[in-house]
Amino acid sequence: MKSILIDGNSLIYRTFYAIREMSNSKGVPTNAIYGFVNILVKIQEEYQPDYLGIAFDLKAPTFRHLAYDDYKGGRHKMPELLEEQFAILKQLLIKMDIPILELAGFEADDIIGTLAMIGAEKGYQTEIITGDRDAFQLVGPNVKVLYTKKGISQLEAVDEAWIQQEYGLTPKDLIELKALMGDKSDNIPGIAGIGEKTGIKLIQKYQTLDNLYAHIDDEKGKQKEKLIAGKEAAYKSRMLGTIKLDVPWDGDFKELSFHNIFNAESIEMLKELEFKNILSRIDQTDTVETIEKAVGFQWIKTDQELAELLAVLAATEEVTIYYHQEETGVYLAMEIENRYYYLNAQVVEKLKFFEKLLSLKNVTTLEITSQDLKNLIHIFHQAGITEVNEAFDTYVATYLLSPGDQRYDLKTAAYKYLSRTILDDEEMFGKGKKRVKASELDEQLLADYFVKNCETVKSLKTVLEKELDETGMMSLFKTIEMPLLEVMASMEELGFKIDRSQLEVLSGDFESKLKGLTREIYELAETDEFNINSPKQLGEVLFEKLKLPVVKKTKTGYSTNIDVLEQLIHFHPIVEKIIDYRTLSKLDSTYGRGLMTFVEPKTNKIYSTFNQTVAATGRLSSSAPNLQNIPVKTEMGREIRRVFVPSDADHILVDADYSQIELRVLAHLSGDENLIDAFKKEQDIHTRTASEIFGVPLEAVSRTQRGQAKAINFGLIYGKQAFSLGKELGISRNEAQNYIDRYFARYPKVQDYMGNVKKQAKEDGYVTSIWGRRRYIPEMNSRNGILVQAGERMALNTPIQGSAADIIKLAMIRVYNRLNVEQLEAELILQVHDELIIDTPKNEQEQVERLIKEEMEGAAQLSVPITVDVNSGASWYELK
DNA sequence: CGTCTACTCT
DNA sequence: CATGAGAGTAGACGT
Repeated sequence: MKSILIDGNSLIYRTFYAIREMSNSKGVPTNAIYGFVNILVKIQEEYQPDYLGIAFDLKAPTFRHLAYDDYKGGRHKMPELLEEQFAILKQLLIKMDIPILELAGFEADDIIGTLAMIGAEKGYQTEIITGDRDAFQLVGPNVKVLYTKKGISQLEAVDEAWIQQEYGLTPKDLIELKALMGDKSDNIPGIAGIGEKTGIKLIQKYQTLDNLYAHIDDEKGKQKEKLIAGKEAAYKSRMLGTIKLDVPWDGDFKELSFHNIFNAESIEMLKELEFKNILSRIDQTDTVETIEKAVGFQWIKTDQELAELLAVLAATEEVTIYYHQEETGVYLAMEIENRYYYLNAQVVEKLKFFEKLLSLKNVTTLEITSQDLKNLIHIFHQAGITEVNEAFDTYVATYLLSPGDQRYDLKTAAYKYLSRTILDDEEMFGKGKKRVKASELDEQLLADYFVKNCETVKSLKTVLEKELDETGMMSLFKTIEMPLLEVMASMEELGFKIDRSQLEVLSGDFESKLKGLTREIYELAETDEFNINSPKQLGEVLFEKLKLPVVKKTKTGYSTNIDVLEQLIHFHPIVEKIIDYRTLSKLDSTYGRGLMTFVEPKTNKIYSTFNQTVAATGRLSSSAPNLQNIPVKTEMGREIRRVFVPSDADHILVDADYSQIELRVLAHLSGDENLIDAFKKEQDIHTRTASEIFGVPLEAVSRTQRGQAKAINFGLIYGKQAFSLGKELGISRNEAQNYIDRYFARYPKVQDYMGNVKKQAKEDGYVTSIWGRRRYIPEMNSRNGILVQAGERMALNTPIQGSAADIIKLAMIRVYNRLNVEQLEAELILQVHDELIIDTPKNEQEQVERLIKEEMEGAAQLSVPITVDVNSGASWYELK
């Protein structure tokens, strides 16, 4: 057995002086605690003792003080910065459930000495962590001291051999030595005029004080006089400097049993202290299972048990579900009225759980809480349950509360909001090649896992609800984000019909053109074949072989992006071919061959995934494949849109897009009368802007002027600066600044608004959309000016982009519901930020065109009108 | 398997 | 000092 005893006072002094000042964001000093905790982490990770105890001195006087008034006299008072941390450390140790050893009348040393002796008798190996050399006297066959050397970065292992080498003495000799030489720090006098060197010599010769004075006549001269004069002081010093080995400790080593120091409470406190380093380390060690509350549950295995569960479900309004879907089926843990139930995939299948659920009369009104409800909706839909009451998705709620985070999975959320470390599916089942099926794992383990995670979802909901209320986002969550789940699930399930043969033709066309271009490029380069797709190889050909001027470099070599190539176009005919090659290569790899791999052969449809928890501004994103970036700008790219067709010959695509939604939002947010006026009169906004800043009548605005105004309008939304605006327009930075100044002169409230947003972002640390969607921007208070500027641009753009996202999300819900209410067959199948596409039976076209315009335009009431343009056609290409 | 570069959209 | 917001994907390349 191994035990570790720590001299808490000594260690915290050491860490306090060894680590530079630090504090958390609330100004609480933390350096000493930080160092202390680091050592505890090291103990847990490396030493893994069976017992651990930390001893502290009490303020009350000890037997030494009673014997000697000046004991430890002359010591400075504990610095305030340390005193504050001392108290916090003790609280932390209590939360870590580490025994704090204190005893009135004794010092930490004495407690440690006594415990070390008790341990030694039991045959334990004991290690004492301290920065006080006094403890060396305790060293023995079973006792070592880990001495904090060089601050705290190293622990020197001090054993008998080490002491012999360092002093030429045994550990016990050190007591006698100290009696002679004293200890300045404890104000132990020793004998005046005897220091370390003489002391060591004397002890080597006589071993003990008694022996020394028995042979005092062997000494002579001044030294003898000093020894005789100091006899009383020496014995007193020995008493003071001898660590007691028999303090009255009535405890048991069992109380010192070491266990994981990271539990919900201690982790919470580490978070408050903002020890991110330490928290990330323990996160990775992943040894922690902190759900201490054992969750009892009922394992549903028989028809009878399932019938009972269904009866419970029929009598409730709320249910929390943790689910896991794989090829073999769906595993479920459920919480109903604080009782837990578990069904494995085999039971779900065999007992026909979902079929029975379908016939439950309250199935459509059950308020369901889960992590990732959109996928659960898919599962329900597959089972024929078409109406689902999505009450609370912990995944979306977690995203909403802090949409700039990287991940919102249950593990991350449980850690952040509950200070719990749980297992997630990835850890439970592995990923990639190592993925295993649930049925391959231990049944009991599996059941336990599902129930625990279900309990976590339930607990998480309580915390997230409170947070949503406190941040004013509950209404956004309830009226937009939750109802939207079903709309997105529906879009995912419906998919977008593809004209496969046309896509094949298109892709073949791209590929044959690419072949020709490849040959031409090799000829023009006068080279052997090289990989044109490799920026590295292309750079070598352009800038080394053909010696074209280097325009720009990347971190790793020559830049060959489109800006660079366009500047080189007149230097060599190869450049134009490369631009064409790039364009075609992108079109084929991503949209030709690329899309082909996503076409489901059975239905000839593409099924994209829509993600609600990715974009920090509140937008949706689309992936696998991304249908929100299908080419449109160039004619060749736009051809791709011909393959996106209605679901059958009796259908037509109806498309509706918001006109200038972001600038309208800006007009609303800023309240600028001039900008509002432009929209109220439904003028062409870029022409109007040009008229304002160039001081010409609307009719006299030239194409160039309109183009420049358009660039300014868009630039504004993104916080663009004069430098790049000038670059874009091919004018000087000064001229560009002049345009921006004139813009703000004509739209003064836009300028005010932007100033206010930045100010607010700096003060609050976040910005909000019209519906209260919040985004934290920590960059605003960075010390790095570049980051602050980037933060300002986010602060400017997010309320605009975010409000536009709110509006179209509301519109999606309205359109979806209206189509249902009017019992139309038309279906919403795609959203592209400001655009909705509806697959519509031809006989519903007029009705749908009218309805979609109404619902989109009526989604929000701003201080400017919102207008929607509607188009219909036989392919996405025709919707312009 | 992760990072980099380049390119597509609103 | 860098210089336009928000996304996703393919291919190359290095580990």
